[in-house]
Amino acid sequence: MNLKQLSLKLGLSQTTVSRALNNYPEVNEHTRERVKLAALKHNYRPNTRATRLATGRAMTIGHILPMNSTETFNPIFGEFIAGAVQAYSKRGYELSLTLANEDSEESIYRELAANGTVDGVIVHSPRVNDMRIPLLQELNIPFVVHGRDFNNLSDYSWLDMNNRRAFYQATKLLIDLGHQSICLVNGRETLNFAWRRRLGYLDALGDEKIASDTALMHTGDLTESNGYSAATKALANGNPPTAFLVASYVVALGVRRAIHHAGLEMGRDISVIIHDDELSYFQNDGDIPQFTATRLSVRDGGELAATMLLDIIDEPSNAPLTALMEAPLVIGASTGPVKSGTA
Amino acid sequence: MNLKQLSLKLGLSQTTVSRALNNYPEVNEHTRERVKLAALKHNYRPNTRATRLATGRAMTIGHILPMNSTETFNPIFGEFIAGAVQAYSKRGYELSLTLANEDSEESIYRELAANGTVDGVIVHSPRVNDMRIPLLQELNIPFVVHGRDFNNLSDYSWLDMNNRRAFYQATKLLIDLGHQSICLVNGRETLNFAWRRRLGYLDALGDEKIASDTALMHTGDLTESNGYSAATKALANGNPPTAFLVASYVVALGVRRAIHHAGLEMGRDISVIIHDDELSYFQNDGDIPQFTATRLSVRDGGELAATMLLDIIDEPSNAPLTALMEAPLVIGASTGPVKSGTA
DNA sequence: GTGAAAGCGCTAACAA
DNA sequence: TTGTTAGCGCTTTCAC
Repeated sequence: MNLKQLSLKLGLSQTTVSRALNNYPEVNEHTRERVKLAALKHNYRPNTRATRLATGRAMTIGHILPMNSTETFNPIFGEFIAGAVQAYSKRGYELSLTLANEDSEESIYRELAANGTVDGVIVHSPRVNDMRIPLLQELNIPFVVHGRDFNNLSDYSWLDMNNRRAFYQATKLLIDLGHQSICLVNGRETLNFAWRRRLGYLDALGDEKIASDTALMHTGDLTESNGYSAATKALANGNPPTAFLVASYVVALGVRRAIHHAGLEMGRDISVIIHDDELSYFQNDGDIPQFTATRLSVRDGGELAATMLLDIIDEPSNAPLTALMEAPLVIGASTGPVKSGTA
Repeated sequence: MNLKQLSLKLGLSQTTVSRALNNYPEVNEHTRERVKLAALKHNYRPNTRATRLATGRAMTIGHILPMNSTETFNPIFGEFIAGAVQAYSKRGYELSLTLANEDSEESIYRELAANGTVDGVIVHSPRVNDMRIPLLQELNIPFVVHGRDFNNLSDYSWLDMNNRRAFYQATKLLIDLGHQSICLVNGRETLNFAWRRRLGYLDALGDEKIASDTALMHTGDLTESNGYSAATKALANGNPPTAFLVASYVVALGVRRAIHHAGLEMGRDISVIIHDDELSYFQNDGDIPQFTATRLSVRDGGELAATMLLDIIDEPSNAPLTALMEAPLVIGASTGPVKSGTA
């Protein structure tokens, strides 16, 4: 059943039926009732392809994931996208997913701009001096960046975790608990987020006039074995740490193994805080009460970023919009259930 | 630049230009050359919204992920979808992603069928007696199931890992190495894939006339702590295992911890095989040479399932199509680099 | 081998 | 408040 057939059945013009269904104010309320009832009864659904052509809007947001074919899918993307999809479906939008390596990236964006398959895009995993930002500005496609390019000083919309503050708070908490020697086990610091995390760690040490010690700062891929070797090295050091601040749950498993190996006991001899984007994925079963765990809610970020983008599309004058997400703290202890609080 | 403008510029009709660009045979080769050159020069891109309306095809495949809003995003979905997207973009299709809980599911599918936003769908995570299969059959939407509903005897298209065979092979390998007491640490066996894995394990034991021992079969959520407790329990048993067959890398980390705790050494006193859909995610850095690891390539599955679906859409008479993916074996040892082989 | 013209199913300016 | 009419930008018959 299409609009024409429905209007014929009702003895009204397509226009009136369309207006009634789309809640245009000028329609007689009685007519509107009648139309909506008939639409329901005949299970009428507007053809989205036609609507899109007629309105000139794709009602679709593009997510282009930077990824070469050998790389694995980062669950962070999944969480973020899950949040975004929720926002889209609430407003009648769809999400279109594309993969792009650095070579194909530019042509993909140009293609999107030219053929109008999307009304806007989310930029994932910004790099340093990311060319996508000026490109999208040039193409005049509405966009929101998930993360930031700190080298780009132009006005653009972004949403980011406050990684610096999160690690500042976590470090501060450990210092307040009496720790003076805190080992940071961080991700690759060539990536923006990891670098910001180290800054937060250093900020807190600086505030408390605690000298930083390069032997207590480790950086590397987020794997269990890296956690193990970093913690082993740190514990063998002349100035062994009394606490660890770890950037990922998987890494923390390695840290835990090293602590074990050294004959120490977590929670008694040594404190560990994990600060992890991905924590939610592993946290299902109260698996980590022995750790003090902090979770950066990526899904909420995705939902917010999507909402920002739709707002920009509806009201371009609103741009640029920015959002800095604070990390909620979830405190756990080895003796009891996980409790909630704020540092 | 649209078709009309381009054709005007060329002094040809829209029809001819369209035909030239779409490789219709009746066009003069010289004309075609001229048209294609001009299209390139003026950066002409057909408006997808218009093409879709005119052809009646959405050029889009829907992936509807069953997920309530509290659940976390399963990285398996990510890998699978990454593979699917590659297949789609090769054939000019897009992927549209939706989340659905069990309540909203039916209406979402009915909506898709009625408004024509997708040409087909992939069904993820089939449940026992999954209503989506008969529903899609009724709605006449082309679809491929990722997994199987063993309770549904109708003809439908699916792609699945051969979980039974994979675990059969892995168990067989351990038996060939001389193990007689093999502990299975499995996922929740109410899920189809885990249940099939146990069957494979039991098949192999049966083939070799080894009695199964319920004390050596553990089932539960795929977490580190479950791995730890399962392995601890197994090792404390009267008939302790000499080998573990573990259904996930994260679980295996817990198993490793338990082995350590028991004063044993992996690779010397005890063997461990991991059989994991998600292994690729953790495997980046050769993290697991001490394990013998097997990887089920989910991404390849996604690509194949997508290709199957597009083939069905192009040639409906081909359906139903089915594919059983075999798990390639990747063998590692504690002393050397990871090697490839087949059991 | 090329073109004219009629759609695809909707929205939106303009009239009434 | 409702209807008439003209698109949106493409594909596809049908005629030449």
